[in-house]
Parts: sequence; structure tokens; C-alpha cells
Amino acid sequence: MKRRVTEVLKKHLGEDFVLEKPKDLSFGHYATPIAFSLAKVLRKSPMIIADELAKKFENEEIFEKVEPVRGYLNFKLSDNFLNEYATFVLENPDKFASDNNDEKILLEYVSANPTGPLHIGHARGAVIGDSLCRIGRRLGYKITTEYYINDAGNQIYLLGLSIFLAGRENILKESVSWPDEFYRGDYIVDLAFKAAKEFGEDIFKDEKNIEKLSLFGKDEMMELIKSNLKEVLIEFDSFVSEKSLYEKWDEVFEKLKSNDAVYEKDGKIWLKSTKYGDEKDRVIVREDKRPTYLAGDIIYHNDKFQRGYDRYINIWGADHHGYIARVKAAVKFLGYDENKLEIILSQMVSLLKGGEPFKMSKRAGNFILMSDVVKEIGAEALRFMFLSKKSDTHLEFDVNLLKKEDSSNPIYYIQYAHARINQVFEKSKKSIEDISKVELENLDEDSKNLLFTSFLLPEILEDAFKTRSLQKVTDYLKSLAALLHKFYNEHRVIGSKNEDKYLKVFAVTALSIKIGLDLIGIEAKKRM
RNA sequence: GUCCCGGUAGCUCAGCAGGAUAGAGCAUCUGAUUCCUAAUCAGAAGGCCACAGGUUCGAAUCCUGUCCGGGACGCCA
Repeated sequence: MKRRVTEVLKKHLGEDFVLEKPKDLSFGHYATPIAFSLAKVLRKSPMIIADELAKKFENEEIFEKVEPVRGYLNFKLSDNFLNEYATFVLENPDKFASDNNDEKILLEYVSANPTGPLHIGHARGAVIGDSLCRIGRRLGYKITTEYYINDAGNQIYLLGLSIFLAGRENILKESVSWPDEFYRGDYIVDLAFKAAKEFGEDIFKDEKNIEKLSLFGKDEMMELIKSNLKEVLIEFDSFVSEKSLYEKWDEVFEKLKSNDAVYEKDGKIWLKSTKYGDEKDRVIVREDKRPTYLAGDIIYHNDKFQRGYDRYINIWGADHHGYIARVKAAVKFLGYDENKLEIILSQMVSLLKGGEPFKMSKRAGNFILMSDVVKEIGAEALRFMFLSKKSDTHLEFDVNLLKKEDSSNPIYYIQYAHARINQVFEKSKKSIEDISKVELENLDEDSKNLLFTSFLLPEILEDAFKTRSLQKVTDYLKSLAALLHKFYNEHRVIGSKNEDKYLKVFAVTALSIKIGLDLIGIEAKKRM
């Protein structure tokens, strides 16, 4: 719809104009303040310019009225256009709010360490990544989702050691001391019991078995993480193991060397990341020859770029922001276009409990599990909560408030709108096929506004995807639902002389809501 | 010290590629159901958009500075 309008406007106004939506629909469906910017060049008052411009649109069928108001140029779409579009949408629901962008995108997100279950802080990036993917795919982008498993570092050894100690303490009943850096928490004890079952209790008697426990623990945790994700309807296309990448290290290292990206100092290998804007050079191989975490990421990104995508999106926690410069520098050293790599930071989620700050630590074992929150409020509420806030802003919420979110939950509000439409259809005993060809002539303003707002979905999705701001989708759905509820209260559908027309408008609204909800992973209920 | 994010209604937040009267939800108060589900609607109240300058016909939005809050600045991952 917006595309059609833009085309027509370009014809008369040239390329350079701002198309916006008026605050109040009574002004019109679209508007442009172009007269203000032309006023200076033409040395005429904006009012006069707007008057003149409006005349150019007299013969455009798409508009019912083009009106100059205090310098603004307001456009009102014609019934005919709205009607034709409604018929098209109802007959081709799959084509509505879909597009054929063919960019190939690799989307990496979550990538939490396999050393414990997902906690509430991981949930934000997870939900954002998943919905971004769903929306992108609807718009035609070819998106592959990927989870990078950090299964190569010290933390995996620590996991094994923690299970080992938990086994000694809980199964062999020995007393052990737990230094700070170990993983605590019930899940470690569970793992110890599980390991005892799998390998026998004797495994905790010999420190040589720690490595075995590490691998066991890591695999168990990956399974747990996958099931945590599935609870919130998230599945990944692929998983990449950091460890498995290291066989390509020599090859990547040669590449870095030949691109003059590294040097040796103090027995260590450094990346010249300052050359591309990093604060300081970074060690990638330690004195004892063990590669650092950055080395793994360099191989990983080399691997990603070799796979030939048009764009690479990583969703990282905001605590990684200092890391962006060095990874981008590495990508550049590897000879790739670092502008294709886009990092979305999802800011910290701070939790309050009864008004008091609630500190989480995986190692201390006091963290709120994502799966616990899902049990408490459901996957949909969890998704909605994170999706309705910008990702790059700090988010604070109280765990106790979260639990009591019931009828004030905006999800119900939106679902109820969808359900109401469905019920009206059921009562009317008509189907979409029955009314999709009804002529929408002489529509009242209320139904026109509802129809128009329902048609906004495509441009909302496109905007939300391109600016990576998914809260625009939840906001839109809320406002569309509000309009529907208002309409419902003011107009009776069944039995009215406009019944069929209203049903047609409702059908479009329901379709918009349904598509919108699907894309954020929430069910559009037919009955509540 | 450097860098990132933020400061908008009592609370949680939208709005920020400059544009018409600054919005929503929650909380508070008043009203609406003989009729398609009241999980709804209508209305009231609530704001020096942190502060100070600047750019502009026009600034919550852009620029500079200040203050306040959160986070990051490992050869941890």
C-alpha cells in the first residue's frame, strides 16, 4: 500500500519528500510536510505551495482527496482502492505482508555457554533473534539461524570439575571446599547423579575422569538448552562447535600472517586490531600455545564468511560490546567486508524481586531459570514482554510483578480482538469466501480507519525488520486491537445493513492480527 | 579515565532518518452490558520530554556541554 502511494507521489513531487502518517486519521491516511522544505527554495509561503501541489493529484484514482492543510499535504485513500486491496488480500492471504527480498542472512544468536541452563537474561536475545528471523522470512529474506557452542574453553573444564566435586560431596559423601569460580546450583548436583548412573560412582574417585565429566556435562547442557529453547518455540537451523573449528586454525592463521595481521611479542601472538580502530592489540595465542577465545571467534567468522552470505547478524549481550571492534578488525584482516557483519546488542535485563535488586550469577547458582519463568507465566507472555521493549535499552522488571500479570496482559487484549472477529463470523454463518468480493462503497469513517490500519501491517513489518526494532510490531498489534475493540463496541455487525461490508473489514483485521501474532510466536486464538 | 546504553505521566515504557494538540499499558477516579464474549468500551486526572546552550520556519527528536543511573573496559568465555 505504502509502495503504491509512494509511486504516485513521486510522479508529482519528485524523489525528495518525506511520507508520514498523520497523528490523527481524520487528517488523512498519509501526509507530507514537503511544502515547508520547498518554502525556502521557492520563497513562497508553505500554504500557497501546498495548495498548488494538491491540484496535481486531482486525477489520481488512488486518492479520494488530497488536501492542503496549514502547509501539510494530506492524502486520503479512495474507497475503490481500499476495496480492491481488501479483496486481493483476502483472496491471497499468503501474499499479504510478504515480500521477496532475497538477501541471504546468517543470524547467530543465543550462543550461551553450555555450562548451565538458560536463565532469564538469555531469554531476551533468544526471543528477539527468533522473531527477527520469522519476520525476515516472511519478507522473503533467506535466513539461516545458528548457535555457536563455546565448547572449547576453560569453562568446560570447570564444569567437569564442578560435577566431580558435586559427586564427591553428594554421592561419596565427602566434604569438599568450593572455591568461588566453580559452578554451583542444583543442576550441577543433578548432573553428578546422572553421571553416577551412567558411569558408576567410581568416576568421582579419580581426577583423571574430570575430562570425561566435562564432555558429559557439556552434552547434557546442550540438550537442556535446546529443550529450554523449544519451550519458547525456538529452534535453530544449525549448531557450530567452537572446538571443531580449531582444525582450521593453521589455515586461518596463515591467512592472517600473509595479510600482515599478527606479530609475536613476549612469546605470544597478537592481532594488530588497533589498525582498525580497536583500543589495543589483542593476544590470540598465549605463551603456552593455547589460543584465546578471540582465536575461536576469528576462525568462526572466517568460516561464516566463506559460506558466502550477504549479511551476518550476531545478537550479543551488551556485555560483549567491547568485543565488536576486535572481531570486526579480524574480519577485515581476513579480507572480508566488515560492514556485512552487524552486531545487535541486547542490553542487560536487571531483575528486581519485591523492589530489591536481584543479582544473578551462574557460578553462584542463584539465577532465575528461563524455564521457571515460562512455567510461571507461559512462553507467550515471556516472548511478548521482551519483544515489546527495544533491545538496546536497559530493561528492568520485577519478578513478582511478572508472576501476577494476568488480565492486564496485553496478549489477551490482542487475542481477544482476534477471537471476537472469529465469533462474529461464526454467528453470521458466513465465511471469508462469502464476503471477499463485497463492494466496500460508502464506508463510514470508522470502518475505513480500521481497514486502513489493518493494511499497515506490511509497512510495519518492513520497518521493524529493517530497523531491527521489533517493539514496533507489538505496538502495532496493540493499537490495531484497540481500534477493533472500539469499533466492536460502537457498531453492531450482525443484522446491520452493513453486515457484509463490516465482515469484510473484520476479515482483513483478523488476518493482520493473525499474521502479526504468528510472527512473534503467539497463537491467534479463535475463541477465548 | 575511555567507551556503550539510558534519563519522557505515580510505575513500566513507546515516540527520536526534525513536523500538526507529546502517547500507551498499569495504578487512581467516574460512567457503560434487554443486543455479535465487559479479558471490552467511553471519560477524568496526571508532563519545565534530566539541565543549559546551539542549529532550524519548526527540537522530546539533531549538535555541544553538565548532572544522574546502568553496563563494559582480561592472556575468562
